[in-house]
Amino acid sequence: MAKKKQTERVTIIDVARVAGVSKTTVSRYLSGQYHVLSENTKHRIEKAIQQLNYRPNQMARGLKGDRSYLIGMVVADITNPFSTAILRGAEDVCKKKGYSLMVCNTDNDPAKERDYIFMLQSHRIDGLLINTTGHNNEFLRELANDRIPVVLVDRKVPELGFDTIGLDNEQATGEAVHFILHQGYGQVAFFSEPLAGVSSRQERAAVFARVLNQCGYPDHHLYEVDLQSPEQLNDALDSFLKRTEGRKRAIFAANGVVMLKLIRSLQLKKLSIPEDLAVMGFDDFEWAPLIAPGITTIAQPTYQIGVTAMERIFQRLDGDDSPAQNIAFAGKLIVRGSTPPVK
Amino acid sequence: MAKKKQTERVTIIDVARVAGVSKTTVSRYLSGQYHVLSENTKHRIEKAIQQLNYRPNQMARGLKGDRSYLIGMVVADITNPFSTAILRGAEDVCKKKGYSLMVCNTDNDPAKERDYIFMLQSHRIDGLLINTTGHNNEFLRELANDRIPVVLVDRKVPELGFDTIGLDNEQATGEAVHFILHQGYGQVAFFSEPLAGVSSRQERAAVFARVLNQCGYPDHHLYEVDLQSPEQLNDALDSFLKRTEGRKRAIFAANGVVMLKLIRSLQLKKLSIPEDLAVMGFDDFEWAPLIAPGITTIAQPTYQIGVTAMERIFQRLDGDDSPAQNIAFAGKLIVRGSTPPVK
DNA sequence: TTGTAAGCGTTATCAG
DNA sequence: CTGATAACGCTTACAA
Repeated sequence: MAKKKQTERVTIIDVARVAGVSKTTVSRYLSGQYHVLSENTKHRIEKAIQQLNYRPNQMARGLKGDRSYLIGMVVADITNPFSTAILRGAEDVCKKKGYSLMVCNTDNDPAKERDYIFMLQSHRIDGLLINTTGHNNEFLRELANDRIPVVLVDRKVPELGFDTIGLDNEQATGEAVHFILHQGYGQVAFFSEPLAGVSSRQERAAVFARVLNQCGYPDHHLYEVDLQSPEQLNDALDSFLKRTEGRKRAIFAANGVVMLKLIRSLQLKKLSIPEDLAVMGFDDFEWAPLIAPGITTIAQPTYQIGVTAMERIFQRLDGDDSPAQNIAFAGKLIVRGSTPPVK
Repeated sequence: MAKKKQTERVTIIDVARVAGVSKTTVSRYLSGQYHVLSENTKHRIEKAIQQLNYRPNQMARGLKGDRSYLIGMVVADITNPFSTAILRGAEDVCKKKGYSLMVCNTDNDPAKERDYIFMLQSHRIDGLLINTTGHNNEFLRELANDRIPVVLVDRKVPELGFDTIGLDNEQATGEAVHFILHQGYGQVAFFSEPLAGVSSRQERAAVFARVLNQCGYPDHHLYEVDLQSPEQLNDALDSFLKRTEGRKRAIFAANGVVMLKLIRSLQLKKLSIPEDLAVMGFDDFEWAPLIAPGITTIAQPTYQIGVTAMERIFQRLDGDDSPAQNIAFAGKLIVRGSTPPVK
């Protein structure tokens, strides 16, 4: 065997040579055009590929024009189980289609997000799933100009005209707030990360406020806390506790991460759930039933959201150019011991 | 402005035309060879790039030869917080270096793993971080032949001769087992997912057994459970409880996921921690302090593991060809209420 | 059923 | 300091 330089890769030409055909023929084989290949040729190519351990070069393939077989996925926080459940669904669909996922974690930082979008564009991704900060609309619009399908996950930006997938916040929040009021809590606080730019938080907060008003509870409390600085959550909690001293109160967390930090704070303050405070919130993470007395949550069909989002991408790639859809999944209220009826 | 077909992308030639220079010159600009460019030219190119909104095409760049600027990351379970914490560290390093991560989730399935490695090879990844099932060694070895750096995370496969990063299971497990024995538990069970092929589980189980023997506790119990079938964990638990009835017993979980499922089982059986059973295990996930009475854990420096693993990749890419390293980080025992001293 | 040749967007080698 | 030109590995007319 001829000696090869270590880095020298085997190409379609090598395969062609070994199989005794032209590279065009090999290319035909690779793209599955078996009907134009004689059995014999097909076999010889198969054998050559085996023997040489050939791997088609996607970069060359992609360069030629149409597809990179790469999908970008930009998430705000990869360590949030909400994100990974979606990622898992998205990835399963990608795999089935022969696509790979490029995953980017922005920490909600518009600058990082911008860098990543730039990178992804450089790699000529065929589609993008994004949990956007909402501050890079020009960049995103550019993708649209390049006819790259974009699906917004969890966070809408109506002006962009992209497909959007997430929870039905109207239904889910409404149900949850009605529930907690029905349990008899007169003082309910909504704890969320900063609302600015994040539609899901805004929607939840808005529905929260509206339902409270409609039901005749003017005393509600909305706290926006930045989880980067631990004191903020603590301060908000103190403030709420002070303002509602002696009354039946509950906290409604805008997502699972907020809820976890919140419960941690309560624990450090030696407050008990539900005696001192009822607690409920979005995201039914695995620990929810295990933290005494069991935390009431709103489950989101995260895996399904990921699957559906990615399917939308492929529909677009397959030529669907219908108007942008907004797909909202129902949330499911899961009642546990943290929100008992007030006696 | 000339009308462009929607999909027509702007290339280095467009930039060259607008800037009034050759594409070679633009290429020089792009690769930062400013010392060979006149200020004037540099400026004109800058402006053209701005104006056209040009993005260099990585596929073309990669095709030309050297680098794809893509790193593959293959994990056994993307929804395991252990994996995502590592991913986060790995990704931060990648971003700093201008690289992107292709993330693949294998569910511990060797066939999926094989598919993914194939895909990643097709995309000509420059490096690979992998949590391998241990059943695709031929494929992995091939990567090594292509001089692509591979770093094994959490799971070793000595015969492959790759760099390896993970926990110091000897130290961490030893410390933990000594601790639980010291607390006075005579009956300790080790619960793990199937050991076969996964070195970290094997090491932990081995140290567990050895230390128990050394300390004069012949009665130890090793349970391998497949978390896919929920009954297995339950059955194992029942068996352990029956065999140790009336004695002071503890369970040591081989990782955070096992521990969570285990605690869930205990809860459904109405067993209390630590009255009926002490519990401890690997992985200090965020819920550990919140599940009463606080779960004793062994924290792994996951973010750091991810960072270090990826740094190793880049060292290799930068030409380091020293023998394979095995980097083991110390675990930290975090004692909480789930493992009180036996009275 | 198969082959030839042009071209995808870069970079690198030469030559000015 | 700048510019032709030839690759890189593949697909796709167009021929045969």
